Amino acid sequence: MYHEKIITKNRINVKGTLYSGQTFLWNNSNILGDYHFSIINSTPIIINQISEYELDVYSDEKSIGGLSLYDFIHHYFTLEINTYSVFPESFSRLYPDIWRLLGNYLSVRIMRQDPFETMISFMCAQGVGMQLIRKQVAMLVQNYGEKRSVSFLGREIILHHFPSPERLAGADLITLSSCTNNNRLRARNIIQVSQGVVEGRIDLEYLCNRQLPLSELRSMLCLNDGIGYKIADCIALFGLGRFDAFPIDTHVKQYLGKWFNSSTALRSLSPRSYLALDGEVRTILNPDLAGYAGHILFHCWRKEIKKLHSF
DNA sequence: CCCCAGGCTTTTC
DNA sequence: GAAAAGCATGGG
Repeated sequence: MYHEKIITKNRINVKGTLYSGQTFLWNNSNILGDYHFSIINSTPIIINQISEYELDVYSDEKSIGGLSLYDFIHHYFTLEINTYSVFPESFSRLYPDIWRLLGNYLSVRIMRQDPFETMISFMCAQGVGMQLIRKQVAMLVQNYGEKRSVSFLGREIILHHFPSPERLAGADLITLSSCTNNNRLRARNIIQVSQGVVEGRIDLEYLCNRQLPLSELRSMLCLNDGIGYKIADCIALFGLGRFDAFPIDTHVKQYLGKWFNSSTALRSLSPRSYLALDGEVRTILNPDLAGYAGHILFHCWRKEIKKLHSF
């Protein structure tokens, strides 16, 4: 198996990243000792973090998506981004207490994940806890994803591709519901969206267009049942590389109120207050990287303040 | 039986 | 238009 050592000048916390509730792990990736197995861009990849600045990466393929394995991983984990510079220069001066807390979380990264996988995964994330989200995605993957075995260190590891749009588009509603917490409405929405992708009504490649204004991108995603502002922003941030997208959920709403003294955050979250908060955030954070910064704040809030240890 | 969990949709004012 | 209520499910 092909091996590449990735060295980065910026701190990286792959374990934190993998455990941080992203679809990389939701996608039923296996862990064997320190080795993380997953399928990225249809390619089985094994990652082992050996220091704050070093990753060991294994793959059968020397190149992925037209990039060398090294460049692909570098891009996938956004290693070109110095997470210190994600926050405005004035941030440490204006919010010294938060900045101190953030120290351990500046190595958490957003990954450039597959748009379809991100879309379906986050559609499973409304009104349920992290554990249930993971369970749903894992079941989708196991029941509808193509099986793939990898041999590594003398063992056979069974992985699954994320289900294709075609497979989910043709799924039976009741059967699929068993993967969506028995929520038939959610199952229906997932089937509809998958059909949209298959039929080209939802053009993920077009949505990747960087020129598309965020508001327009969000509107287009929200045309689909089961996708509102929050899920749309998650798809943009995690699946379309739009680091300006700032998803606001219950946790984000909480820290905006407590840490940044936003009175809007004390109101109940409605489409109206969502957009108001979105505007406020862009005066606090760098608008172009608001979502990236928000993701770091999110994990810091959950672990340091809420003391949540569930991923 | 209560509340909450990385919200969305429909009804009502 | 915008706020309020309804929705749907499992777990603590």
